[in-house]
Amino acid sequence: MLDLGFVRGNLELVEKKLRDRGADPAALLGDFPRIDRWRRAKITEQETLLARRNRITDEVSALKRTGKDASALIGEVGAIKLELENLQRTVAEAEDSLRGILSLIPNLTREEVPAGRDESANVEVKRWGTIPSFDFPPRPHWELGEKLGILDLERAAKISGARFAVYWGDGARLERALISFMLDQHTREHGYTEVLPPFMVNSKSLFGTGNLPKFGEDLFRCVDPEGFEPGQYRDNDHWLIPTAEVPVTNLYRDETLDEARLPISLTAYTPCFRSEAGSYGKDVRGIIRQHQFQKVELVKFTCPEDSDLEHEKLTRDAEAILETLQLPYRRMLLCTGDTGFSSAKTYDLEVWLPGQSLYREISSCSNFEAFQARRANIRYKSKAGKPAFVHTLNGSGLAVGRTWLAILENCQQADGTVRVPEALVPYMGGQRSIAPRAGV
RNA sequence: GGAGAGGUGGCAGAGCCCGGUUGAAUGCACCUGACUCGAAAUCAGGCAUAGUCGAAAGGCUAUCGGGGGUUCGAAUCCCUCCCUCUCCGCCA
Repeated sequence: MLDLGFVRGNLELVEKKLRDRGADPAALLGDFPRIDRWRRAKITEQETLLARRNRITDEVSALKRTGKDASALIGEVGAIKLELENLQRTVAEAEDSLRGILSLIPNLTREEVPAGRDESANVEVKRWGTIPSFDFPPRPHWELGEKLGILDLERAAKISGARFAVYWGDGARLERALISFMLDQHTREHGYTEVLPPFMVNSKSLFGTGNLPKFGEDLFRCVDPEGFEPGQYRDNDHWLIPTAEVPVTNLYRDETLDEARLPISLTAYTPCFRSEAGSYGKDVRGIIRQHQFQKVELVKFTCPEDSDLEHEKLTRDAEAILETLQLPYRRMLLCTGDTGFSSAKTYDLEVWLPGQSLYREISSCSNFEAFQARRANIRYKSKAGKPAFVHTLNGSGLAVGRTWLAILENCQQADGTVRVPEALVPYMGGQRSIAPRAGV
C-alpha cells in the first residue's frame, strides 16, 4: 500500500507509474483527490464538534460534583449528538473508499526498471554456466520421471486431481534432499535463520503481503460451507499459503523492531498452494505448474537505506544454489508490466531446461520497499529516531519442484539414468545416480 | 468439545465491583542533565502511536485486544468476535 499523504502530494507521479505498468490510472484512482479533500474537511468538522462536546461534558462533570443542575448543558449535547453521528458515518465511508482505492494500487516501480508491457520486455542481466550438449536428444522431465518410475502423475490425478504429483523412491528422496541442501546452505553459508511456519494463515496476513483483497482467486480457502460467501472473506478464515513469504513476512506484523536487529534474514521451507485459476491450458505437461509445490523461501527485513544492497545479496544467495548444483541460468530484470503487484523491483532467475530448450523461472527475488510493511504495519526504531516502516524483501531460494525437474533434464545420461549433482550426493546417502526403479 | 480466569503504555503492574481533573498511579527499562577522573549509586527532567488544523510554534481528536451498544460522559456497564492461561475430555 502506498502512503495516503504521498499519493496526495505526488498524484502525477503515481499516475505515470501506473501507466508504466500498463494499468489505467483513472480506473484505479477514481475520485481519489475529491474523496481525500472531502474526508479531511469532514474530519475537521467532526473534531470541532467532538472538542465542543468534550468541553461541555467537562462542565457537566464539574457541576455534578458540586451538586448543581446540569440539564441545560446535557440538552445541548443532545443536539450535537445527531450531527456527530452523521459526520462519523460520512468520515467512515470516505475512509473506506480511500482504503479501498489504496489497497488496489500496485507498488511504484523503481527508476531502473525497464518499461514494457509483458515478459518480452524483461532485460537479461547476466548468464551463468554452460548449456550442456548431448549426443542424444534430451528428454523433457515428464518422460524421464515416468521412465525412471519416480514421478507418477496418473495416480496423482486419481487421488487428488490434475496439477498434482506423486514422487516415488529416489524421486521423493531427491525432493527431500534438495530441501535440506537449500536450507543448510542458506543457514550455514548465507546467514539466514530457519523458520518453520504454519501452512495456513488468516486473511490479515494475506492482506499484509498484498495477496488480498485483489488476488483471492489465486488462493485455496479452507472455510466451513456455511460461512462460504463468494468474493467475500472474513478475518478469521484460514487460507492455504501460496508461498512462505506470507507467514514469514507476517511474523513481525504489528511489531516495532529494534534497528540494531536489522537486517533480519529468514529462510523457510513450506509447501505452496495455488489455485492456478486462469492458467488453463498453460504448462499442462510435467510438473512446471502445480496446485501444490515445495519451496524454500528467503525473506529479509531491512532499514530503507539497505534494501537495495540486501536485494542484490538475496538474489546472489538464490543464484548460489543454482551454481552449487551446476545448473545453468540467467538473471532477468522484470519490466514494469511484468513486475508483481507489491514489488518495486524484481529479478527472476531462469534455469535452462534442455529437454524443452528454454529458460524457465525458478526463482523470483523482489524488493517491496515499504509497500508490505505499510500494509502489515511492520516498523523499526532506532535509539534516537521515530518509528518508521521497514523494507521487506523475498525470493525463492529455490522452487524445489522446478529444481528437481531441472536436475532431471540437465543431468540426464545416454543410458536413461540421471546423475546426482555432487553437492547433493551426501543428501542422497552417497548415491550418485538415479536409475530406473523396479515395479511400483 | 466442556468449565473457569484473563487481555491496560517497551516490560511489570494499579485502576474496573461504586462511569466524570486517568492518556492512564507505581516500579523497571530507556534518553538528557547534575554530581564523579570515570562508573555505580543518588538527584532533576524527559520518555506512546496515529489522524487532523497550522508556515511554524502549537492546538485539537482518537486509541486501555478488535467491533458494536448504553450514557451528557466508558479503561470502567452491556453485547459480540479474536487471543492467552488453568482444569476436564479427545487426539498425532
